[in-house]
Amino acid sequence: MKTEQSISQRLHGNLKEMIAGTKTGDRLPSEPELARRLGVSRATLREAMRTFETQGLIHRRHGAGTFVTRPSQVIESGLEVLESIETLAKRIGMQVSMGALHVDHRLATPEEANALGLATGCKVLHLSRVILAEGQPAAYLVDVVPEDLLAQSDLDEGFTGSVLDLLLHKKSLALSVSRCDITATNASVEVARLMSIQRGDVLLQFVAYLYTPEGRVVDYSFSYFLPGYFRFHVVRRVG
Amino acid sequence: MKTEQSISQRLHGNLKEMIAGTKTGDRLPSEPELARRLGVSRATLREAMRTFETQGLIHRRHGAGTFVTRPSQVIESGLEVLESIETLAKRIGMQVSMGALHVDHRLATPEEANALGLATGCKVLHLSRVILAEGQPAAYLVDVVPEDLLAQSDLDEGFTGSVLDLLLHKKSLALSVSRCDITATNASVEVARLMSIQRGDVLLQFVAYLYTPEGRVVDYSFSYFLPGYFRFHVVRRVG
DNA sequence: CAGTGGTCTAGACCACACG
DNA sequence: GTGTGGTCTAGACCACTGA
Repeated sequence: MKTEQSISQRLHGNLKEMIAGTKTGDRLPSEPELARRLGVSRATLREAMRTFETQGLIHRRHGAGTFVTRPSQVIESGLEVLESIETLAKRIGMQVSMGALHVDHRLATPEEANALGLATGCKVLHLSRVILAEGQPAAYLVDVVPEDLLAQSDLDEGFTGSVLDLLLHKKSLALSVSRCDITATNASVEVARLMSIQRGDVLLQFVAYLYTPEGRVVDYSFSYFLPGYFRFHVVRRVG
Repeated sequence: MKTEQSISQRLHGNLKEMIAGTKTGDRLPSEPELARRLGVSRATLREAMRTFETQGLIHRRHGAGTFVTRPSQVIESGLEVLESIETLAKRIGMQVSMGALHVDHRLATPEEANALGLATGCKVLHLSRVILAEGQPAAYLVDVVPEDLLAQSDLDEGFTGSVLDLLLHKKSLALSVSRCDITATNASVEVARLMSIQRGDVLLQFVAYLYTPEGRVVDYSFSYFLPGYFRFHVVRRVG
């Protein structure tokens, strides 16, 4: 046997077993206790736990503990068609809810103004909210919309979490396509806090521009997805 | 002023300035020196450096130092059409080369056999290689192909890094589409070493199945992209 | 060989949750 | 208050590079 492994690799395996052997929803031992039991320092333990958090297998709650979560279903979607997460979830019969909605009227930043084709200083509506899948934070969505397109009254009439669905219901507005840039990123301090994950955790990120048939951008959005809860795919034709 | 910031946030800013003020290709001070100068511990410094490595702004070389790299051009591509990175790079006039090619004949794992629609125990060809953009590792690609489709002679006749281009040149083989799953992941120990990035660094990951018109899978591939070097996008029509 | 980044440790202190 | 996870430190040791 030449199974030399680094401490972190062995630890990864040990943790995987331990998580597998814990019932969904149960709490793991505390970090100092777990570190002692597995014979590693707390720093090393926490580093190893990151990947499991990314996969949605554990969920840490500051002050409360680390819990085993095990997403029972992934949200799967093709990227050819733009659909709201709510519509998508409903279609596949998955439980999704909205948490921590923040609505804000403010002046567009130069970047936002540029993206939306507005003059600097125009007012925009900022909408940010966390999407909970089976009660766990799974995505964080931010939409920036020109203020003249979406009034407060539109939101009061029942906002369920999807700006897209709201815009689709406005009969006066036609939508055509969305251009979506896809990348991977580390969770910033802010996003990490809102999704209650660790700063630096890996997230799939979409930056999207929603167009009218005339070519006007009516929604500029950032979406952050915890990889374990989603599976996005695209069919590519051979060039 | 109520600009309270955590140490890590302040550090992030300091580092950003320092990198911006360093010429491309130059070496940064050593980690102990940098940590002392910025008034933080080495662990905190290294954590803060991760994001810059992800963005392709710095490049660490074990035993040699940390260098400022600054990718002069990103590789941008739509996902509707499948193109090899080499073809893509050539089209936009970017310098791309191949490093660390590994070719291996082996028995298909159960997972690979399943993906390729083979019986367990069939032989497959494993091809893995690193893609260098401007001399820096930017992507790591792994292709698994049934052995009857790609002989050693095909490779000897000049393999430039793209399995897709190789398959396209086989007149006996027709290709139709590729199904591509997109996710974000942490660099494993192996991938991190090959791309000379840190274990745990964030990568964009594609898992793809290449089909013939008859529906046979002829290539099962994993691709890992360092976010700073690539920009992938897709146009989504409104449902 | 000296100097660099890669890994790991032990421990401190803080912020938050829950009874 | 007690116990949890979140952050940060100082330092050790190893593996690698390059003169």
